[in-house]
Parts: sequence; structure tokens; C-alpha cells
Amino acid sequence: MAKELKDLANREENYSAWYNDLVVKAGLAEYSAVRGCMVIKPYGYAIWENMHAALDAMFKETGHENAYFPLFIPKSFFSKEASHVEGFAKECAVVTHYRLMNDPDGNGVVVDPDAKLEEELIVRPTSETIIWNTYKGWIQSYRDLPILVNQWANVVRWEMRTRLFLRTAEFLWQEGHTAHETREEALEETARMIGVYRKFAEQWMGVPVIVGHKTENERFAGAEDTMTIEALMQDGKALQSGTSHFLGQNFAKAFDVQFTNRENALDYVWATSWGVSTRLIGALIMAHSDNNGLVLPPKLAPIHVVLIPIYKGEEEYAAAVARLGEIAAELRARGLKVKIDDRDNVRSGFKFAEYELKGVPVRLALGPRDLAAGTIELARRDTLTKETVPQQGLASRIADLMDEIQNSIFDKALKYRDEHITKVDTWDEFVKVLDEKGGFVSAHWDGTVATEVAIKEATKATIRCIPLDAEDEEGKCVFTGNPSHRRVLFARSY
RNA sequence: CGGGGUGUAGCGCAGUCCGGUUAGCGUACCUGCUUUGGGAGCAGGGGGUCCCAGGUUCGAAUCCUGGUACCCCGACCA
Repeated sequence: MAKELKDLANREENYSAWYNDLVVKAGLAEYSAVRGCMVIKPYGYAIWENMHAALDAMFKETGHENAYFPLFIPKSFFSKEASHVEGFAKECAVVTHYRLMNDPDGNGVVVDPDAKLEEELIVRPTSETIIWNTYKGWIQSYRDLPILVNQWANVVRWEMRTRLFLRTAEFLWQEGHTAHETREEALEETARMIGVYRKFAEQWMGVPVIVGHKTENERFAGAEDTMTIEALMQDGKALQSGTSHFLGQNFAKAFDVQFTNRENALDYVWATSWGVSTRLIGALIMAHSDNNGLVLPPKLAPIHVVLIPIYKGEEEYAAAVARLGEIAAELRARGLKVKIDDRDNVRSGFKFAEYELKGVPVRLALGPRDLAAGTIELARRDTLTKETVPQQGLASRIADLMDEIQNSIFDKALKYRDEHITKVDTWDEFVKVLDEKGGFVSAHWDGTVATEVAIKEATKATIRCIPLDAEDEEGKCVFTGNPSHRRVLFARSY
């Protein structure tokens, strides 16, 4: 185990390898036998369950309901919306047969050539097409609107290169798909849901994000506008952490979803879609972790407090574990998720390191000295500080501490993020900041796709978003010198 | 699909150039004793299709031919 710490401490050299190592060693996930696919282990899945629960409650508050649509989508559905198919065609898993048979030559099981599907089925890379095909049957009148439906599901995108949580061939997500009477209502929904994502990222994950619009070039395939939350990772790269799309009437037209409006005229429905995925777990890891491992925000941590007995011999062990049991009960009564690690085959120092690696926010250690004095050792994961405190009043102290830690890790991430937004007005500076400092570069851009693409080719940096709060400011494009009316945010990204 | 690399114990690797004891090291695992307020020590033990197939040879982890899998860098992308 000593070796693991050393590996993790070398993260400056190779952040990628460090990240991968951390995900595996903290017990969150690992690659599976299937190329590019990930096994989410119980500890990692517990974080996802917490995210799921919090997001789901927010969706309900904003009037949404859950439903479920098929995993398989007929191939023909994809050809109905031209830019949509163009965006996803290159990364689809396709089902062509429905039966296996024993190989006549005795080489195990083979695909039965007689069981070829008339029309291939696509394993969903996203569900717009199957959902709009379904909505067509649900909508006749403005009285049927709005439809505010969310689905929790898995999707498959056959990516060339994968990274645990950030990009895997299959991933878990939620996708909201809404239908509205008017353009304005759909635009409001698009903005409302990116607001929900922002709130979740900042208040639950402790990850500050910048809300903005994607450029035409970075927009979702089939959308008229894509709103995004962009987070900054500790290696200076940006991560698109959630998106909300205004789809206009594109899918309504492609799937012929018309309704009778209040003026008794036929009109096409206005649509939005929005989603976040298990990628958020990657964001959580890369925003907060340090050289000792994960740092989890209390609101999403599977375990809030771990209790560790310190002892010599059976008598001390029994005494410490018994007292910890009483303390655990008090903490649980406060709604805290508590684990007593009473293993006696590993030493306490080993346990300390292990729970730091796993990012448990608070650790309590109780030994003979504490039992005699009525105290306990309390250690904070985020600051790596520890102090000896009275057992008296411990539960309320820790309940308060959870809020403090939640705020503290957000503040730390916010400070880092804000220090890594650099205003730049010349091309030399632009390149220099990207190479030496990283983070977001706030610069003028002439608004053309050609310039954006040229900058990407020159620097690997893309426009992460046009921030919502971007002020009007006259300036010159950092690349072409053409006039610009506001700054946009560039960064290298995952 | 282009460029590079690697397949040897659960994991991480050495050995391959230059063929030759019973294939080795670290770690993990099992047993025992001693330990225990920050990743324990000692002793003993178990675990191998050296990626696969064919070839050369008295003899192949090592050389040759073909295959295959995975990793890294690019293109693609939540």
C-alpha cells in the first residue's frame, strides 16, 4: 500500500495515469472484459445513487416525471433528422441478428445467418428519435402540452478512446425530453434545466461551473441552441459537465409531431432535451482530489464518518468498539451515514490511509486515552487536519462540520477556478497561457466557425462557451483581428 | 484507421539482445508468533498454458513465421 501513495503523489508528471490509478485504487470503477466498457464498483455506484436521488428530486420539483423508452432504435429513425444522424452515425453499435447457433464445425457458438433482422436496430446513443416517434402519438392538442418527461438509462457510443467515467463506450445518464406549445416556453425550459444542473454541480458536488451557450460548431447534433455547464479540473482542462438543448421544431418536423394550437391552427411542437451522466463522477474526482486520494463532498459521500478503534489486545478492542457503537448510534440519529471499521487484521494506520484514499469526509479514532478522558480524535479529509475533541456534543459538532466541509471544498475549487480564468488580448499571450497556466482563457472571437476551427487546430483549445454573464465589450478577435462584441471562454478540454 | 509499445503468479515487473539447473523479484494471499495512537516485523507456505499456433534445435519464455489481445499518442466524442 505504501507504493500506492507514492504513485498518486506523482500526479504532476502524468495526470491521466494518476487519475486512472486513483479511480481504480479508491474502488470506484475499473475497465471490464469488454473494450471501452467500465464496471462501476459498489463504492462508485453509491456516489451515482446519491447523485441520482438529488437530481431526481430536483426534476420532480420542476414538474418532471420519469418514464422509460426502449434500448433499441430502428435504424430508419436516425435518417429522419439530417444533422442528428450525421452527429452520431460514426459511433453506433448496431444489432443485426437475433439468434445464435452451434457452429456446425464444432467451434462453439456462432451467429445464425438465417436470423438476420430485416431492419437493423441501433443501441441508443441518445433517445431523441425513439422518443419523438412516441410523442407523435401522445400529442394532438395544446391541451396535451407540455410533456415533461425524464428517463434514467444507459446509452452506448462506440468511442475510439475511452477514459474511466469521462468517456466509456456505455454510460449511465438521465435524459429529459420535453415538448412545448411555444418557442418561448421551450427556451425557458432549456434555461431552467441548465440552472438545475448548475445548482446541482455547485451545491451538491461542490464544483463551480460556468453557464453559457455553445457555439454553432460545438452544438448538439440537431439542436438550435445548446447550453452547457463547464467545470475546470485541477490539471487546467475544462470538462463539459451537463448540457441542455433547445431543439426548436427540428424533431417535431422530422417525426411529424403537429398539434392544434389555441387559434385552432396546426403547428409543430417545440422541444428541449437535457442530460447529465456518470461523467459527473469524473468531474467530482478531478475537481477535488489531492495526493492522498479522493475528497468527497458530504452531500454525495457514501460514508460521512468512519469510526476506527485504537487498541492493544482484546480487552481494549472490545471497549473501543463498544463505545464507538454508541457514538455511531448518536451520529446515525442525526442522519449521518456512519461506518465502524472494526477489522482487526489491518492496523489503524492502514485504515487511516484507506479512508483518505476513498475520500470519507470525517474520521473518528477512539483509543484507551480517549476512553479515559472522554475525548475522541476527529480528522477532516478536506484539510487533513485533526484534533482531539470531547465526546460530549460530538453529533451536533459533526453535523455542523458536514456543512462546513461542503462549503469549504466548494470555496477552494471556486478560488482555483477563478484564478484560472485569464483575460487575454493577443495571440502570443493566448498560446502562452494555454501552454503554461491552463484553465479558461477569456478572449475576443470574431464569431465564425472558421476561426474557431483554426484556433483548435493551432492550440487544441476549443470555445467552451459564450458565458451567460458575458458583458458587451468591443474588441478584436485574438486570432484574426476582426471586430468582436464580447469575450468567450477557450480551454483545452476532456 | 495511422504512429509507437507491451503480453511471464491476483497486481506490478525482471529475465528475451547472446537458447542450457527446478523461471525469478516486489506486492497481495494463507499459517504461526510478536506487534498495534499514521500504510507492522520475523518465520514458513500455496499459487505459472512464460498470449496463441506452427517452425528451427539435443534443448525455446528466449530464435524464425503467422495470428491475437491490450496500452499509449493522433483523428472522433458527454
